[in-house]
Amino acid sequence: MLLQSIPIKVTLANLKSSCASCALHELCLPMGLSAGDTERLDQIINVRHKTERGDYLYRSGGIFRSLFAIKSGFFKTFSLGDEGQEKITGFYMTGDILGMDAISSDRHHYNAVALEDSMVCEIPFSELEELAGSLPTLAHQFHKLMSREITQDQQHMLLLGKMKAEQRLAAFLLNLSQRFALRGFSSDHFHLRMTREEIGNYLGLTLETVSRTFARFQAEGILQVNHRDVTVKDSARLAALLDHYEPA
Amino acid sequence: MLLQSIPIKVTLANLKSSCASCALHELCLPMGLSAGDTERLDQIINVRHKTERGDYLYRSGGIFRSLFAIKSGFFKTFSLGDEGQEKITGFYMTGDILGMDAISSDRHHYNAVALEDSMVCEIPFSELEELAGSLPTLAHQFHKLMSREITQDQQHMLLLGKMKAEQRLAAFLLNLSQRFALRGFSSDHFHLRMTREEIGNYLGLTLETVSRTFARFQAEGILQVNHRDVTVKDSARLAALLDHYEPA
DNA sequence: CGAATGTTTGAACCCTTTCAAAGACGGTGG
DNA sequence: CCACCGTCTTTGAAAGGGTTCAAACATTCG
Repeated sequence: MLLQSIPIKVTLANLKSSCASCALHELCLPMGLSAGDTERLDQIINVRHKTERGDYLYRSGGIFRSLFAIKSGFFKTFSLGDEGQEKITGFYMTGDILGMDAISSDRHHYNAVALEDSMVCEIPFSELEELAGSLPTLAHQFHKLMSREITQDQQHMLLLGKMKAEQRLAAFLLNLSQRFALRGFSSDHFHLRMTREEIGNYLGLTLETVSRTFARFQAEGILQVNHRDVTVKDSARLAALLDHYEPA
Repeated sequence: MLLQSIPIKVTLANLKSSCASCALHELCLPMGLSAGDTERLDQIINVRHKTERGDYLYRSGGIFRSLFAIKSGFFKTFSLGDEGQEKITGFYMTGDILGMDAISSDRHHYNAVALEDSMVCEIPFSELEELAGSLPTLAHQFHKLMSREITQDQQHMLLLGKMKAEQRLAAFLLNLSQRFALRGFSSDHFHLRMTREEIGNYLGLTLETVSRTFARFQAEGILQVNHRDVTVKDSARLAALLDHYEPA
């Protein structure tokens, strides 16, 4: 497991707008920073946005100035082909950082849109780099977050390049489950924020195949599916579908 | 076998393998650094390895200490399933940096093996971070390189998730072609360092499909294929296969 | 030269896609 | 509050692109 933190429950009490009091402390950029250093980070995060479902955080081709940390909510990132076809590159939730692909060229290569009402912290990148220059712990944590994005993208390549539909959906659900658990939510009962089409798009399948695979999992007693509410009834069997894809 | 670290002092005698005189200056980590700063970077890159075809640079699960910059040669990175099935995550050539996925957990998640005799510069990561703390240009260039890896991985997801066999091979060949061109080699005639099986593995296809698609491209006059020597005879038509996948 | 590795080509099969139509849900406005 | 409409989902049947299995051929290297 990449993060070794104890699951954190997000409550109203700690939704105050500073890194120091943020529940995501241990998932996000401030991880490992002292109180004083967290305060310094706080000072460059001068904007905290409320975004509504459907709002764009950034668009492909737009100038890159800031990274965005998700304080609460759910996003998808995607590219658009020249005829409007969407290709989803990732789903991001509480504590995740968006926009790291844009550093290389000062422009965003993808779009990011909220799938539900969300709160995000805008982190001006040049100021982050400057601060990281004097806070080695911050620099290291930032490198770890970028590195984790690389690892996750490469794992997704494995999924797209080698797995059958059942395994793709199983891997997707287990991944979501683990990420929810890490954030203090139930790992075996959760609500999907995306449509079947978006799931299929992300997994390299059609929406029909996703729908049929959900139906099969339900028939086999692995899942209980009610529209977008999923209950994992037999996580062992779900995980067993991924045998042979575990790292050796 | 693991390569052993033997510090080498930078002297006039081996100046030819210093960053300052390296042809990859503009592709690699030193990009944008002053002569003096490049010298400082040079001093932490105390090992330059000669690796032979088949040598491992690192293995999945191994402790992460260093990044590796390819001075010359060609590598593949891959994961191994629990029954030995390989999944190739990338091909890397001159000027590319290997090992960035390992920063997040201090362990390598993938394997890296040379597909031809190569030369690599080993960059102790903790020293790189330390130096980057006092050289903002170096830090920024490093961030750009990590970011580029993310962008490229996500583009590969698009390929694996949406494209047909012909488009995958076309995208693969065009990508190789552009990378060779950037390094001063011919963009329309080059030698493949990998087998059909490795290409297929990387593209999410079987070796048979790769072979058949090469044959079709040749029959259509798009390519001239001789074993592993490829000549692009109609790059416009090759690129046209990727219409609709251009960023909007 | 012989064995191992890599490549080509053919034919049958299968998983997923594509096309189609009906059903369920949720939001909006009357 | 309910009817309506757009969006999303389910399910069926047919078609297709790629895989799988198989065999022959080429190439490389000890």
